[in-house]
Amino acid sequence: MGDELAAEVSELEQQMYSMAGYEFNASSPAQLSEVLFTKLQLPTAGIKKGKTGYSTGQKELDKLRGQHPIIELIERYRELTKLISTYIEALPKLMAADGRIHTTFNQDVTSTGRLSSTNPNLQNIPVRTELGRKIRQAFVPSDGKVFVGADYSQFELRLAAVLAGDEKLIEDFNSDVDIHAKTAAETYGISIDEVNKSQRRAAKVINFGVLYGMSPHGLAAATGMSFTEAKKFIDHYFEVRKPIRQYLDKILTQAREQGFVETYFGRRRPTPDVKSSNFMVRSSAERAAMNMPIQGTEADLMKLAMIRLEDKLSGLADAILQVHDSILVECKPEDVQKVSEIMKAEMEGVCPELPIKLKVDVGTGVNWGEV
DNA sequence: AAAGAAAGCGCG
DNA sequence: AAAGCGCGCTTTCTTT
Repeated sequence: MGDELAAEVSELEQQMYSMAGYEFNASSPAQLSEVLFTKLQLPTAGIKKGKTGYSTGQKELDKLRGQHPIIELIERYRELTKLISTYIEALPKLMAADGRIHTTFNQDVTSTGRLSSTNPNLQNIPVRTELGRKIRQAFVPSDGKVFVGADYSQFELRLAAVLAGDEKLIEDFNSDVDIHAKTAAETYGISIDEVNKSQRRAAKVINFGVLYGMSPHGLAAATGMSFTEAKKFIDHYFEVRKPIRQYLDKILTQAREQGFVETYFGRRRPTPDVKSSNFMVRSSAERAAMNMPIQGTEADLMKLAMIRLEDKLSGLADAILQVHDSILVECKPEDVQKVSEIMKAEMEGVCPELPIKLKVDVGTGVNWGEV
């Protein structure tokens, strides 16, 4: 893969150089910015400026697509070089004496209670693009074993529904409806089968973003709506999901009055900056405070599930990875059914007192991409 | 030469 | 003026 992709990178470089009229380092944001906005004179209206100049990040390239053919080349170049340097070249070097790659899970790094993974980070192995999934396919179990992966479906949103006590939202989850479509339908005031793709996409962005204080500006940037449309959409959303609004307000009050927020199980994160006189610092602290109970409760539940599984799967399967809402193990092919059932049962039943049904999807494969 | 900032982007 | 949260790694470029 590395050789094939390197060849394509070379071709892309040559094409970019000829469009620019000179050779430059396309991996240098400074040089690339010079090419786009000075040499090629692309419009800078609406392009974000950083400390050093105009940004060339993906969000800005989106705004320039169609303006010049070089944009698509840059995007492809970025995708390829990212995958080559971070994964294809790096991972084989980290193979240990036993022929495998071992990450280190840190338990005291994150502010929400999640694990983090370093050296290498195995919690950010590609999966979202076709090419990315090919890298994931390179991860295989030991000889004769297969992978079984189990992940919580809509984990974050389900916990938000619980913590906010949003009965309607809980009911939707318990009856297995397409939650993004349902949110779109209610927000636009239409029926669920009238929801089109772009409406569903907007609702999905909102479902994840607005929970943590995404602004009309942010929603507009993420969806292509106008600022006014985005503002209206958010207002409607909180009309429909009143308990969510009240819950977020309650968390902010708690952060200000008690100086901390906490998970469902009572694990705390201090929130001193919600009293900052600096708007940016304060706003950022408020968003973090709104997020922590949800993300932190997810983390707590995952750890509980991992502890239970360690026992239940003992002698039957070996733990491989945890990626925030998913667990990957390996086992003998003949044990797949049993292992799958145990994982699903333990994870879904990790905390029966929760007033919501947790849903876990289980998959199997001879490589990680297949799971 | 080493350390650090900035930009960018992979994942949940 | 700036406007989802949580991470870690690579490259470039500057500072020490």
